[in-house]
Amino acid sequence: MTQATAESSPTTKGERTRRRIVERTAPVFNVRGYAGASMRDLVAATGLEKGGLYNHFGSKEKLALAAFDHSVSLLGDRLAAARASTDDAGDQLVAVVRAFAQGASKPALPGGCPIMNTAIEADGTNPELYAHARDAMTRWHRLIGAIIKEGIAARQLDASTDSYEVATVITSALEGALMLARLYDDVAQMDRAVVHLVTYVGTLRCSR
Amino acid sequence: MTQATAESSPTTKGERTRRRIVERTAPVFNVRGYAGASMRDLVAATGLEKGGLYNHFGSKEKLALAAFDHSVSLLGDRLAAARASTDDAGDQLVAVVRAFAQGASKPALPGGCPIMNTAIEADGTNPELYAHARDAMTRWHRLIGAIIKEGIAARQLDASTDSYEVATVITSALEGALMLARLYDDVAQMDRAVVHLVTYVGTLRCSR
Amino acid sequence: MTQATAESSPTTKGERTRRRIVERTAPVFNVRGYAGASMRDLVAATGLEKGGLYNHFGSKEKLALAAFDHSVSLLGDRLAAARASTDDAGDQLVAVVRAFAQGASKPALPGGCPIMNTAIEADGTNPELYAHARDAMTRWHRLIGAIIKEGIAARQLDASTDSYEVATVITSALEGALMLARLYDDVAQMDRAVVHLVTYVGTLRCSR
Amino acid sequence: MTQATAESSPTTKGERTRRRIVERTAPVFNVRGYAGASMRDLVAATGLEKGGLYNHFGSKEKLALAAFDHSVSLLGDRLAAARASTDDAGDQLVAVVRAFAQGASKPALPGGCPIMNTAIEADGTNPELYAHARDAMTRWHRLIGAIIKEGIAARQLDASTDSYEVATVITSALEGALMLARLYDDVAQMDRAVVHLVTYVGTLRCSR
DNA sequence: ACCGACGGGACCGCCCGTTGTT
DNA sequence: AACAACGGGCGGTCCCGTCGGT
Repeated sequence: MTQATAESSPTTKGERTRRRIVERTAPVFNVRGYAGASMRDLVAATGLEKGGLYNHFGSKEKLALAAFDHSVSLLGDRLAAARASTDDAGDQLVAVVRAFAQGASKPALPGGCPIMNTAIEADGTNPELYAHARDAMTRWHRLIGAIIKEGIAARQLDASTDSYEVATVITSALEGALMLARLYDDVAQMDRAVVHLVTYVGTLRCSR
Repeated sequence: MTQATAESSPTTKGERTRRRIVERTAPVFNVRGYAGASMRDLVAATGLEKGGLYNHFGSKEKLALAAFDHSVSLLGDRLAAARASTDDAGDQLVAVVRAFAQGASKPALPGGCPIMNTAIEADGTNPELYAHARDAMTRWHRLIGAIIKEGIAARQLDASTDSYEVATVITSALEGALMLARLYDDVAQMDRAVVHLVTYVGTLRCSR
Repeated sequence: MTQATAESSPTTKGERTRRRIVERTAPVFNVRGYAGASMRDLVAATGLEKGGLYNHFGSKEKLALAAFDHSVSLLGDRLAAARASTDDAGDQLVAVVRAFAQGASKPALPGGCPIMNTAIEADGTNPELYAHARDAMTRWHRLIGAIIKEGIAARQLDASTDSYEVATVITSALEGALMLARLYDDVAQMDRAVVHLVTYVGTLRCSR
Repeated sequence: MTQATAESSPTTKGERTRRRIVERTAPVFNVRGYAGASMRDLVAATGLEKGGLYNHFGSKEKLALAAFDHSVSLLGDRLAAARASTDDAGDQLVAVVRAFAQGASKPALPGGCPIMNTAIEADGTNPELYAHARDAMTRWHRLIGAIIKEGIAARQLDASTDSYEVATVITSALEGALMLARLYDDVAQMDRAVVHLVTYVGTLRCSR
């Protein structure tokens, strides 16, 4: 969620090309899937030829992993920024929920949530990619856990709040709702989930 | 959700073979995805040769559609049976939630929920399959809507209950939670979602 | 040219079915070629199923031969009728030329001349069919030879007329012109050839 | 007929391979037909693997078109050279006739005339190839037309000579005769047609 | 006699990855 | 370091012919 925020510094020529490849292929992978994206698609998206891609990444698999991590970092940045927008833990949870929900109407990346897409596609077929998806989801759960821990310490959230439960409820509802919103091409599916989650977060606040 | 419950009667030889093909290929499609399942896989699963499959279904696409509908009917039967187990609308909702949640520990079909799998994979790449997924989800939403409508009429549920909201909340949370439970290979992810939804359903009951 | 004119008599049920199959498949073979016509096409053209076709003809090859002979007999009937329309040998040649030329505007069979089609397609790939085409062409050459022989005897044609040359000139020009007329979808190509051949036949007449 | 005479210059490796593919596959296509030639045949003829062919020509269809154009250019070169052998228009026509007729005994390409073969096979089944055949025939007709036009201007041919008629008569007789010569494996069929056409050309000369 | 399920094989297209070339 | 040629191989489709069933 936070690891790849600072991709910068030395910027050799090779490094810049590598960055460009990742940025251009990430949406292709996210839309077509990591098996459905053909080398031809990736070549078309990057402008480079196949040899160029293989020079930077040794295999389609490694490129897919890099592209996935990049996609996830986009999402992570969004969520981290949302959290930073306020000091109250409850408000932070709401902000994170809303930040993710924004993906239904203004996607940071075409094709939906890369974590869910990968969790579904790679399940049982691509252990390495699946592990990356798991790690990405874990970082998200930890973000929520951190908010709750600090919120309890600051007496903003009820001391009995179970951070595991909250993480599960929020992430499952949001991922499911994003799928529904895309399936019906209807943001209302996401809006209802957000309303529900905001109410739910309200029940966790201390000063109730 | 309910359409395909009564597949029976004439049972010619071809009809029986066709049924067998669908039953045997449905899990393959659900695990490997509708693109990831190769004709070779399907041949291995059915025992027939490629020519045989081709005679019953003119293309892999048509077979995939039939297999998807079959998979969904398995799920639909489970949910319908859960609803039939009680008369109280709130209890019916809880039973439906629990029936779906059972898919995390005792799957009716390997590979997770076929609707979600298809909604994710077919999004943007296979309109026809995507439409089937949409229809299947709509039948599920209608099942919930019917329970709520009758529940309101029977004064079991609060008259202000918004069936669209309930359908979105229940299906999104369950689909998301199933994904999490599979991602972490941990039923607890599903259990937490169920606890949450049972509480949520409680808030809808009339006699509150 | 004359062999298959009298396909009639006993007319058992099987015989009638067989006749129907040949009549319905002949155009398909002539248009698509004897390799390009698939069993599916033939099934569609006849209304029977594959088993039915294989009951009457042991193989696609044998059916193709029967269909070819039928197509050729249609052409042969046309030419024989043209010859019968007059007693003068020169007029008979002209009539035969015009009868064949009619195939450019009012084909007895879709797809052009079956002899030429088969001579081109089967050349080097299907010796049996090729032999049938050769036989059919030979019958046509013999028809011309017979006309010339009788014409010389009746002092209608110059005694020095070389029937081999005439047969070659007439059949080659007509087959080539039919190909051109079809290639350009323009009957004028055939008309010019006919004009030329009529003039040519004029040079053979005795009373010049 | 004349377009492809100067294929030369840059000659990259790919260009040379491409040229080799065309030269090696052209006879295969001409003998087996454009549908009857399988990728396996083409692979065997070229020495490359399927992937290699696919990289140079995106499909069998495109390769067939290139091979056809190459085959036609061989024929066109032969005819153009024949024309260049003399200045008199009548002699040019005779030379062109003899050059084509040579194809019966000393074929530039196995399998007969590619234009006729394609005109027959592609008729009604392959519009693009059919169009190429039409274009090739048109170039041949134009060659004859040009000879006649210049012959009239030079008072070598009768001013009333109809170039359309001459083109039709010559090409139809030659194509038909080539088919006959192959069908009977007998050059005499072609020789008779040539004799006839030489006489015919004689009737067009001015100083008669 | 006719149908239709079925086998196995061949078709063309396209895949990913490597290897030589510039 | 980028390209383009190339190799095998697997993808789904469709083929023809047979054989069991009605």
